[in-house]
Amino acid sequence: MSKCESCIIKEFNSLKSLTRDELMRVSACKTGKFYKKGQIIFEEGEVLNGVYCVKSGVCKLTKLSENGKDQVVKLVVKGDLLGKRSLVSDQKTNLSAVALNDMEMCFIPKSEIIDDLSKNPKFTMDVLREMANDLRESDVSLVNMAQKSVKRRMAEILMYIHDNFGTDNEGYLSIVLSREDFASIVGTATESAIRILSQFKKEDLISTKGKHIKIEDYNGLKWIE
Amino acid sequence: MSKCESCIIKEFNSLKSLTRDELMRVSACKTGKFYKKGQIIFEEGEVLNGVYCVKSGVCKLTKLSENGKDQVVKLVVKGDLLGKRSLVSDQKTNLSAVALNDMEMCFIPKSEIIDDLSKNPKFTMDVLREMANDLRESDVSLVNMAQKSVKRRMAEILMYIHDNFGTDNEGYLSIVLSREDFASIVGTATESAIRILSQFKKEDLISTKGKHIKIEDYNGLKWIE
DNA sequence: GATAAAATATGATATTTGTCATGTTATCAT
DNA sequence: ATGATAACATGACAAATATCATATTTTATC
Repeated sequence: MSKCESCIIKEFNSLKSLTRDELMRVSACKTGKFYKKGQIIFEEGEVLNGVYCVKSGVCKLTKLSENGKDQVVKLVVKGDLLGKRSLVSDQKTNLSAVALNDMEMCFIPKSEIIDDLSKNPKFTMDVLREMANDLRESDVSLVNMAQKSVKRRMAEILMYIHDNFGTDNEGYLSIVLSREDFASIVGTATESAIRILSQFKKEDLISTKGKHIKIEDYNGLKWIE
Repeated sequence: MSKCESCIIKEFNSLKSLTRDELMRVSACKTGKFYKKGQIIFEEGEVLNGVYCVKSGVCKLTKLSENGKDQVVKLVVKGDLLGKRSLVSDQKTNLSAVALNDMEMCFIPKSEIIDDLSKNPKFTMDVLREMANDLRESDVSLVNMAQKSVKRRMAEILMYIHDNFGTDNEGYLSIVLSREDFASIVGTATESAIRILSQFKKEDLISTKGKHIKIEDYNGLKWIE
């Protein structure tokens, strides 16, 4: 396995604030893990004893609602750290993580990194900054969920995926989600998600090829109410 | 003004992890502030240069949605620190804070506390823990907003206020909110909020005296779908 | 205490969204 | 290839919620 020091992924997250020595130590104890599409990385209620660093692929963080439906809270991508909260708390996680693609990750045991939190202020500040950012994003999601229509939210998630994960060479969104996943992100019934995507197709805002979606009229999506 | 060291409020937040010396320094530079009901503490887009420590009263943190409506993101109470994010970022706040009661707060300039973040790991860990907790709560709110009915959310906010802020000696919720505030917490139209509260009243789940609300059947509220 | 303004209340109606039923298409393991 | 299974699609209807109109009550102000 390659060393953390030379891994470009570290530039995307707070690991960049670790010193060379700290990184070497982390590198020595990390475990490479691979997950296939659909595989569960961890589940709500488990106790995590480390953080996952995403090297490639995408996963969803979900939370089970009392009505039995899963709600996607966040999509996690290359460079993100998963399980940051386990560093500061021994509580069970409140979220599940499921791979949406084949994924490559590094697992870093909490015990190896917890010392750095108290000894390397630069690192700590960086973790703090990342959490503050997560919190800000979370506020935005809450307001969207509370104040926008399902159709609007669906348009926004399509644009979000387009902007943040890009497209393949034919212009199809490079993240492929089931209709159920879309429903679970947008917070609606699966049938409603299907209906809305069908409607977008009829209005030539998007086109589809199997599960692959291409945005045909980005501006049109923008103005959906 | 009293000293931070002897202020019981500090036990509720991360200030408790400051050393005696640090607390004395903070105490020396803090400013006491009073806000009247309805007064704006800060507004979305402002740059905060410190944290507020709530000594008494309640305020709402709101975010303006694109549709022009305010959404309440969190209710903030005695012991909470407001503006934690300003400590780790120079960005504008993404939230506004408005007093719901008369409030008493201490304002601590960022410059006086930022050093402690890098020098006192115990303090930093505590701030980290508080943020992790905010994040967890935020996930819960998101799922509630996405998956539960307006009626259910209304029932839950009533119980939440009852459990977290208590009642006066006649049994009325000690936090008094306008119907508009309720609507903005629950994420619905004001008329809908009014209608639902009226319905609760008809079903003898609550009773009201002016703007004051008393929960008459807590268990009934619990089972609202 | 009279008056204006704001908050609360309620009806009528339109729109959005959910649910159940059922059919079609795609996917996967053998 | 071929069933079996899951995913997708769509109609019909019900339920939830928003919107607009208009009273009524409360609160604030002079």
